[in-house]
Amino acid sequence: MSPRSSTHADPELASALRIAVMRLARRLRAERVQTDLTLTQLSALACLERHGPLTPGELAAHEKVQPPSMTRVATVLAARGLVDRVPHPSDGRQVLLSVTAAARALLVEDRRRREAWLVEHLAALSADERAALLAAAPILDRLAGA
Amino acid sequence: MSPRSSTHADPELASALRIAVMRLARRLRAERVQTDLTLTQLSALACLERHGPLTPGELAAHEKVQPPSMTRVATVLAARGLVDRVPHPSDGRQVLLSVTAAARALLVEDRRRREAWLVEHLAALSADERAALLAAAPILDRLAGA
DNA sequence: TATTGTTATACTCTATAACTATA
DNA sequence: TATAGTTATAGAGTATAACAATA
Repeated sequence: MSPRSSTHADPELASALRIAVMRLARRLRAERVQTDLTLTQLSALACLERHGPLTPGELAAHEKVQPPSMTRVATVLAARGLVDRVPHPSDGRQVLLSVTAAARALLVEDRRRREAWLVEHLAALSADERAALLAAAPILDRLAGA
Repeated sequence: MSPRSSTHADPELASALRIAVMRLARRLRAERVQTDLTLTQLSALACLERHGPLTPGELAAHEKVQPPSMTRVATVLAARGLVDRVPHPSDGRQVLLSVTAAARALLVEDRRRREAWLVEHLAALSADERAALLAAAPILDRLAGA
């Protein structure tokens, strides 16, 4: 590589990286667990698990949907025993949503399936290639958090 | 790293990589061009551009939707001057859909915006970090194509 | 008769507006 | 009066079933 390639390569790196990341994400998304939950519902569950109990309003804000939409999602999830709704301890207007044990199991299974595909295909790479991905992963994650 | 890490690390690498790729993809997706086209419509256009002229049935199969759904998408895109519908040369039942120049310009702009964000944030990385991503990109792409 | 595409119709998801209950 | 949540209603998007045209 030429010395100036580090500045020079940025647009090309961006292009190559964007395409590769989007393609791989699409492939991984396709491996979702076979359940009749929608992506919206799965995403809401994952958000609740990640952040702990939230009010419907907070969850709607996290998931970038309007409160009435989240009401509907929460109703479905509650009916299937995947979320609990408990009254807020100090404010009678509010409700707290939290994931049930069944939901945790479902999320674990969802992740396991997606990773199973990836583990299988990582095994086909060389040790050097895996090392390259291992080095890249935290940088990708940092980019995503920016 | 220990000598056995290359086998040992696979589940952990898979987990770290999956999370990073999905997060970054979500972030990149959020940078979509401000147009009132839906993701379905944009995706159909991109598919047509990538593969060249296709019949509605072929396009529906590529995009994993049913033919009537694609009819609807194609109708909207045709009304906006983003796709052309021409009769199939040899089979009168079929139609060929293709992107117009306006659609190509729109897709170029869409990609440019997504890359703009990435270029900006890549510039904040060190040269070593960019080199690590440059090495990883083709491997990620190969994984996605598997 | 089989196939391609479209039209008819229904269901899901999400949104805005109106309503209820609590602060 | 302001706020949290829900209910009422409407607009996309996609699906299945039925139809029209061509092979």
